Amino acid sequence: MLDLKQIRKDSAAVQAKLNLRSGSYDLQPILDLDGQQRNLETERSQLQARSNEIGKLVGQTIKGGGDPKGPEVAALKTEGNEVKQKLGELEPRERELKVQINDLLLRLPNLPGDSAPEGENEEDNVEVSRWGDENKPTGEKLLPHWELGEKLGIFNFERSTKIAQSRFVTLLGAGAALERALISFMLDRQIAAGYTEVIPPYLVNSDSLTATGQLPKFAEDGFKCADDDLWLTPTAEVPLVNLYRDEIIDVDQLPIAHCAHTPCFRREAGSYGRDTRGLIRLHQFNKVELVKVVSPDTSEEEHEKLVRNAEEILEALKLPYRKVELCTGDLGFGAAKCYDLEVWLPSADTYREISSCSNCNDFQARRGNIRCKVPGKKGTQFVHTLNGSGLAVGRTMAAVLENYQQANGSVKIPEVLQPYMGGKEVI
RNA sequence: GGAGAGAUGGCAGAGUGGUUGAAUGCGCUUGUCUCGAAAACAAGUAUAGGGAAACCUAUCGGGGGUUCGAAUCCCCCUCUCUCCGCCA
Repeated sequence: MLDLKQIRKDSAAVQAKLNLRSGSYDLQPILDLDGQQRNLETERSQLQARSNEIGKLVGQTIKGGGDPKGPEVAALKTEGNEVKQKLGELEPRERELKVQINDLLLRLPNLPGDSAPEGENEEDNVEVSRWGDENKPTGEKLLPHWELGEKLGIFNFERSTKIAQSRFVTLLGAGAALERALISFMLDRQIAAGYTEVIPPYLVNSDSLTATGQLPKFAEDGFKCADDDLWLTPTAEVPLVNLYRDEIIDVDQLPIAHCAHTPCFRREAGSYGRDTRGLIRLHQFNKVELVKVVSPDTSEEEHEKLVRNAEEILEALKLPYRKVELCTGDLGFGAAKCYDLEVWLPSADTYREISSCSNCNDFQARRGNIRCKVPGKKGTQFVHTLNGSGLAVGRTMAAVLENYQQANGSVKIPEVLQPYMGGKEVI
């Protein structure tokens, strides 16, 4: 959420920043409602002050031996009733305005950071670095991972539709083992890098989704439980950030770094026909997520470190990848700055996103009221939150299958994973 | 699912209609004392909104109501705990 004070004070600059994003956003309705609300608030609080005064006067009069039924008290009560009636008109109007303003604010995306490259869409993203070109497999007929997987019998899409529907997968045998190996490997690496592992609830409530930014704007992307205010989590970012919602954290507790494996559930509304085959776009997928809660003045360097932690997984797996910085038009809703890591998929002859590492600065902290306190300093300030995939497990599996395939149709298991698969070297 | 109890400041814990934003203790900050520390003593110590400021307003789990006036009374909701039932 953006700071209403900043919008009020510097609306032109805020508007200009918003205009760099895709989609159009107009601050004027917020400014109008805000002006109305503040006028009402001034009026209301003056009446309230008089009402409080009357209450005290009545109390004093009676305590001082005055007649509770006397004319003096009666006059005050009459005035009190008049004030109350006026308040009864103003209060609901002001409350309604506040709700409207808040709803509009919740639908505004974060401002792109100053360093984010300007651009309209993913084509304007800037490649920052590239790694592992020499590992790219060469050969005549490189198969896509879904063909490799079906041939090896390690996963099955068709039967999954019986259990659920399309865009679900069932992993079998070595496929299940490989998925589990990847999860354990990724977690072990991140734990070694200093992240504390978390196993959070996989169902999250709407307050949590509002704090991280999925609600109210992206409700159609989530799976909601019909009888409860609970949703299947779309990413572990939601429970991990919300661990600290409505809390004031001592600054010496920061930075907080968590990693978690969770399944993630997404409706993928609006993506019909895209990536319909394979492990790339499913309604349920595993992900190891990295989340940091940091002090505002360290968020940039912590962000760089977090991206490195994700990159190290790809490098350990010897998977070719590149790192791109998202342009302002491609930036996610809550992000001020974002790096995507894209892994090489030889069958498609292209790089595909496998990790997205965002610095949300105080955007989520404001929505979730997550603050820190610097000892000796008055007041509190909002923390910064960072998140990144470390990595998307299904897509990693796809990349491993495609990049480690051999001419005879088998797939080598990356060296670092072999200990996690009982020493097995080939599928 | 059934029955009961509870939710107050960073923490513990008073407070059942009237100058209570809230006693007291702990914690924290500052000062006195001390070579220094501890102890003792004194003062201070919530958050948010509005206002140039003085200051005003809101907040005792959330929402609504009664009243001139609500932490306190009434209604609804949420959450926590205990017992019973069911259950991995």
